[in-house]
Amino acid sequence: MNIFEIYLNKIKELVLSLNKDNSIQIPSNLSSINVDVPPEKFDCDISTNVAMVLAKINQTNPLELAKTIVNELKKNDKNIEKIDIAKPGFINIKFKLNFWNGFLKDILSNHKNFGINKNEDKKKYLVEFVSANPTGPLHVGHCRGAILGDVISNILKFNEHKVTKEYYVNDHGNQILNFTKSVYYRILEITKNKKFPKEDKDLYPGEYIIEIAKNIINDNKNVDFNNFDKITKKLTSLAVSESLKLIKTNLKNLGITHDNFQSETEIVKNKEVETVIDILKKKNFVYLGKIKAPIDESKSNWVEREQLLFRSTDFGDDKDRPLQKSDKSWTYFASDVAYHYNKLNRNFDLMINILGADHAGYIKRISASVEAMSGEKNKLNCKVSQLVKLIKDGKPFKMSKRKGDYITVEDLISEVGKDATRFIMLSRSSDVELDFDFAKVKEKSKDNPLYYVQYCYARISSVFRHIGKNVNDKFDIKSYDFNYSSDEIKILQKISQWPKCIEISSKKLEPHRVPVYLYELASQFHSYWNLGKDDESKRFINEKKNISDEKIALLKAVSNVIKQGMSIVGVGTPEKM
RNA sequence: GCGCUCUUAGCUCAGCUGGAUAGAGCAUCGGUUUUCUAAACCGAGGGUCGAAGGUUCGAAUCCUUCAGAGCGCGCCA
Repeated sequence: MNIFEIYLNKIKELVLSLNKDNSIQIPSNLSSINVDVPPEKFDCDISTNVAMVLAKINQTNPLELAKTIVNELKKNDKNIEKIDIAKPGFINIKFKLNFWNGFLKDILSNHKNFGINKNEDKKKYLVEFVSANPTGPLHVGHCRGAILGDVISNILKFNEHKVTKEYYVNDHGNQILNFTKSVYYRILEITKNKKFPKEDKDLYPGEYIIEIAKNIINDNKNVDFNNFDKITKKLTSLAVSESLKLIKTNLKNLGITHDNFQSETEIVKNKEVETVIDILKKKNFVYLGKIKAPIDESKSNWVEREQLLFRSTDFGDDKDRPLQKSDKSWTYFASDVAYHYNKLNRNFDLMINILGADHAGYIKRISASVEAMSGEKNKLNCKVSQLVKLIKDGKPFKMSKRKGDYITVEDLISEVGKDATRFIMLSRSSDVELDFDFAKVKEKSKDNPLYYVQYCYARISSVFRHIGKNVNDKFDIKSYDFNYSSDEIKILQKISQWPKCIEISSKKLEPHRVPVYLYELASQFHSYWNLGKDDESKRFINEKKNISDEKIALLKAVSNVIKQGMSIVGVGTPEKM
């Protein structure tokens, strides 16, 4: 039950009928009318800007127009206790107690559906995220995007969209070749006692390569690993699959599972790159040409050469992008275009890519390619997750692959835990850099938003424990005729905003709104809880060790939303802390 | 040089696709525990929303210019 949506529709209908009577003029588009959460200082539950939006076209003062609308609204709405017109022209509505009782009854009897935006068009989504090179375990840098993609998927699923979560495996190209070589040298090190060529900067020096090498040796006792050229293919596939094992374990420990792993090699092998380039050629989006060097001193050795280019400038990119390297092999971009063609052929309504900040410059060209292939502008939506600034011992921590001092997902999970990692990584808009302070994330106090929200749930659980029940038990509430105080109504107001939070998070693909909302709800609950210290009527369990239906309903409503929200975030709700 | 993102309280950030006197947390200062979990609560101080223009009844939010920070700009993916 989304009360904002209900009243928005009500007001739009009203405006349309007033227009039919020729009482007022309306614009062709009513989309700027909204029903919103009023600032706290006003004694009301919802507010609308309708009078201000319509004032101009009616050549009247918003306050005058508001009077007309208010009179009409009052006529046939039994829920309204009070309706005010506030200065520039807002209409503020306060509901009767009866309305809130009805609201509670509705959301408790349907608690699984509360928050879901049933009216949103149901779509088929593909969310591609993580897609880290399969050259080793995930590190902290991958975490934020991984969690972002996972929770965006959760929100979309919650809103009843179909979601496929996909990982694009870049198991093709030079980095993979270097990775395979590294594994090869480690194998020789183990079997032939040959020294690993540390001086070769292209190789991966990490310790985990040794583990991968050991596993490969153990599982392939009959294979002769002595000639690299002969076994490159075989070894690549073994090494990549070992890598993926590590990555999948990392993801699992973060609470993430993908539905599909799409291999780049498969796409190249199936000649999908050639196919897609042919298609683009026919549409005249591909040509042989030269691109200008970037103006940058470090690129002074630039050699201009003719290569196969994609006309991404037709779609607003700053330069056309190369599809082929000088050795005629495909660029990463070329196979990625093929991959997106592959995605398009699977008929998703919308494709979402989660990229790291360092790949933001890539968005224009890949979006361009999708537009060129599909003819649709908004088929692909790329979300960028900004950098995470790690802070250890109060100081910024810089990771360096060369030195090998980088923090893996495994380190992170074992030090701060999955839940804290997820909640904190998600608590800021993905557009801004995030400070991740190990000490703070580990802290078990109100300074840690995760525990603050979980504590709210634990407090509610403890009330139920005291009456010999469990927070998840079903309660049969006979009649919803409660006399809630204004403090309690405040909590109900916040709860009524939950579907709106989901709606916006889903529309804008901004999952950080969920933890922010949960924090606010928890905060209101904690305030209310503490009122019980001074005022016994505000306590859940009375002096006779009983609890009223009134309080049960309120507690159930709060705990349901917290639980739902936390499961979207992908963290637990312990009943005891 | 060009492109993308960011700039809100001392610090870290929210601010609902233009609305009301811009909100939290941390830090600082002061208070709350014989009572359902103090991992909590209450109160106080703290602001030229980077700067300047523009659009609008109305701008932190949209547009332009400028400044600062980060990321990126063919044979890495």
